[in-house]
Amino acid sequence: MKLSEGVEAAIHCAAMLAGVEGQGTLPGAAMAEAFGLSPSYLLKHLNALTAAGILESVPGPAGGYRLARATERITLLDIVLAIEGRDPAFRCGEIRQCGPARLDASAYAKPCGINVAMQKAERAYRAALAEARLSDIVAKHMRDADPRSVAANRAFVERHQRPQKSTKQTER
Amino acid sequence: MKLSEGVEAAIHCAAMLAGVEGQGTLPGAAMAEAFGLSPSYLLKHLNALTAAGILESVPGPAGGYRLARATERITLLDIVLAIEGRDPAFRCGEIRQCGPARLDASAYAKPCGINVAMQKAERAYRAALAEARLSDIVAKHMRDADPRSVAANRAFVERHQRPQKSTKQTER
DNA sequence: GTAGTGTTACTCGGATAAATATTGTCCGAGTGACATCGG
DNA sequence: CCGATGTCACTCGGACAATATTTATCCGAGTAACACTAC
Repeated sequence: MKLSEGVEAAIHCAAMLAGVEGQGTLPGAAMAEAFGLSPSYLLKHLNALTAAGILESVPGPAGGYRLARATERITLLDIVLAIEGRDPAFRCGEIRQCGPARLDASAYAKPCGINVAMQKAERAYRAALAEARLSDIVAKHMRDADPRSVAANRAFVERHQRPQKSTKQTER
Repeated sequence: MKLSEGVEAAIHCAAMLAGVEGQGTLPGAAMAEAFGLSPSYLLKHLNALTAAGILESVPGPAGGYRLARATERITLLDIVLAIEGRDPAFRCGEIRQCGPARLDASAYAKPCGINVAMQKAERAYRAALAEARLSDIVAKHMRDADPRSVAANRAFVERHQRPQKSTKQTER
C-alpha cells in the first residue's frame, strides 16, 4: 500500500499545465526544473499520462505538453490510474482454494467475501478521487494558497510556455 | 498502489483463527499448509499481526496463534495497517517548494491542496475498511459460502487446533 | 525583397542500469509435553 | 503406583538471500524554427 512517488509529480504537472493559455505547451524539462526533479524520469511519467489520453505531446522546437481536455473533465483518479495502473490494489489470489484439500470448482462459485470487502473499500477510494476534479484543485489553490506562491507559479508558466504557431497570444 | 501479497494471507488466517474455540491455538505451519504458502514467510506476516496486538502467539509444543481480542473488535483496517504499515499511501514530498525559486517558508503555511485531496480519499478508504469487522466477514462466509467449503474449513480447524491446557474441549 | 532549401537546435520517446522494497528461505532460542527413572 | 526429572520435539522469532518493482539515466528519432542562398 504505497503509491509511486511519480503520482505527486504527475498531479503537480497537470495543475501547472492548467495554467497555460489556449493551445500553448510547456516543455517537460521546465516542469522538472520547477519541482527539482530529474527531467528524464519525469518524462516517463508524462509519457504515461499521454498514453492515457490525459496529456498531448508536441514534438520539435516550441514543443512540450498540454492538457488533452478541459480541467473539469480530468480527475485525480484519471491521473492516479494512469501512473499506478488500472489494476486494483488488492488482487485476490484465491488462496482459499490453494490448499492441499482442494474441493470441486463448483464449491468456489460464490466470490470470496474478503475480496468483496476489499473491493468495496477500493471503490470508495476511487470514488473520492473521481470527485476531485483538476479544476477544483486549481480553483482552490488560486483562492486559498499564499498570493506569493500563486504569483510565482503564474510567472513561471508565463516564462516557459510556448505558444502554438496557429494560436496568437492574447495578452501582453 | 499495490497492496502486499501478504495482506490476503493475513486476513484469511485471521478468519481461520476466528474458528478456533476458546483459548485454543493454531500453528502457523498449519495455516500455511491450508493456503499453500511458504510456512516461513507466513510467519513473518503473522509476526507483524502479533506485534500490532491483533494476534497472540504461544510458543512451545501445542503452541500457535490465537486472536488477541473478539472478532467484533478486529477490522480489516487493523490487519491492513499491521501488514502494510501505518503510513499513508500518498506521502506529500512538498515538491511545490523544491524548485529553484523557493519562496520564504511562510508562503507554504497552508497545506498543499493536492495532499488534502489525496488524504481525503485515503480517509474514505480506511473508513470503509474500518467498517468491515472480522465478525461480519466470518458470518457472511458461514451464511453465503458453499456448505462444502464451510465444512472443509471447519474440519481443518478441528483437526489442527491445539487446545490450551487450562481449557477443556467442550465438544466431541 | 521574397521564396525555397539546408542546417540546426530543441523536443519527446524508448531502451538501458542502479537502487529499493518485497518475497522467500534458513537456522537458532525458547518452551511445554513426554518418557524415563527413582521412591 | 505416584512423583520428580531429564530429554526431546515442536513452536515462534529474527537474521540472511533472491526476486520483482520502482527509480534514475542515457542516447536516438523526429520536427519545426532559423539562417542562408538564389531568384
